[in-house]
Amino acid sequence: MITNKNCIIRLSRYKNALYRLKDLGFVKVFSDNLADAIDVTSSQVRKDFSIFGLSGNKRGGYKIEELLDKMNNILGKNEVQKVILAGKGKLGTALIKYKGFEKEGIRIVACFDNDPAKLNPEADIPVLALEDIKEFIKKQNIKVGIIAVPEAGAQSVADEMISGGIKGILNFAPIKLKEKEGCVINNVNLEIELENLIYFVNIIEKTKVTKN
Amino acid sequence: MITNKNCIIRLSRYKNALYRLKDLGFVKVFSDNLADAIDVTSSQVRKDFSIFGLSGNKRGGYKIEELLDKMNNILGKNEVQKVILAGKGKLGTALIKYKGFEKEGIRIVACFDNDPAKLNPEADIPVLALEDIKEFIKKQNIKVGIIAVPEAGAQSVADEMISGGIKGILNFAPIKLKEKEGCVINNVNLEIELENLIYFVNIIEKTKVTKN
DNA sequence: TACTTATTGTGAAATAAATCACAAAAAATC
DNA sequence: GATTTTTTGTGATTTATTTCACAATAAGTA
Repeated sequence: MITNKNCIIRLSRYKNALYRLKDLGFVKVFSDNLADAIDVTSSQVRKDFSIFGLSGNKRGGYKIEELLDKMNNILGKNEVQKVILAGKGKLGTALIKYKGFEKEGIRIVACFDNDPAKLNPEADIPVLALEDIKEFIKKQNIKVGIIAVPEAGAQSVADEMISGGIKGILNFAPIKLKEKEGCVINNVNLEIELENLIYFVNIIEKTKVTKN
Repeated sequence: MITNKNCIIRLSRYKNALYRLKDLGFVKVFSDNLADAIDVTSSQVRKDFSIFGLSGNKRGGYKIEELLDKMNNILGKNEVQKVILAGKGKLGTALIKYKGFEKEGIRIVACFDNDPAKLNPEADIPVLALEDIKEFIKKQNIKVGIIAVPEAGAQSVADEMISGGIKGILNFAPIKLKEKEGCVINNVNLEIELENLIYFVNIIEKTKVTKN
């Protein structure tokens, strides 16, 4: 089993690049084209493919269509993924309106908030009471949740999600939620990303040497 | 020089945890408290601290105030960081309204868009024409930019930013921008984060074994 | 069909990151 | 003030990841 997270992230990036190449009319691709496209080495590409059992043709490269099929299979993109969202603040609202998920087969099916003024059970993507989240998860058999609530409520929302049966959480609250057996948590933290950037920018300014 | 990105990200997380501990009234902390707080091992904490030259007191632990000072220094948080934003769509707007940056000393000083209807040079955070971005960067000596434009325009906005003198880019467009000598790029990609999560969720479902 | 060329696929080697384990030292206790 | 306890700091070790390098082989060419 593949446990290397970076490896999976690269897989998504390959897929993305392949879609672009396909749109441009390409039918096959070599490891070094893909390497260029996502800014890694060609042996990295081949090694990754070897790990995932993706094979090509010696001298003939890889068939794009075939790769995409296999990749979507590996990444579980063959059926629409139902996702719930906790928190209808600015970020939550942006996520709901974001069109990019649908083409990836990701559908936000409901949003939860504890501000009664925001509730709207009749909306296209209904906004429901946060206290009902666990029941909803169980009834609809949801596996993936997004947390876009303020820091203070994040851990308790996560606990509630997990106890309802959520197996994967994408967390935007600026706190690193604890991993729990049987649930994966990806933390996305914008302050940290910017802080990280500022660190490397300062280094560049001081030493004129780049990261990596 | 420290080139390990994960290490810098952990530094931000330590800092975050330390602020929370400080708010709770704590004055000193041990490596295993911090380890618990951000879900790593205590030797990882000590090793990181050793790399950054953060030292404590044998048997006495670390003074929170002192750590925070040194960390803010390392991360360049002693002065306000001026940041520009390209793209006033949903995400861009959410970023502008987001209050979390200010307390981290990060200030979005201007936003750029190529839709004339969105321009508003008189706003608190002015919305200016994308074509003026390079000049603005040069005049104001901006070092960090955020890209929140659609995929198609992302690389050209990045090129424009870099030629103006930007040294660090936080990219939200769903494409991995190429790293260039003298400029660091952090890519944040929500589809990829979710896809990654779905991959691990499927593995959990199939095998009942967790990541890591 | 034989020969040349280009590209994959993968063990081996190198590099990077995390963990271990323990000496050193400060605080607490007697 | 001697002894015990606890925690740091770091070199050594282990584990993980990336890169190298080249045999195998399919495609192109004559």
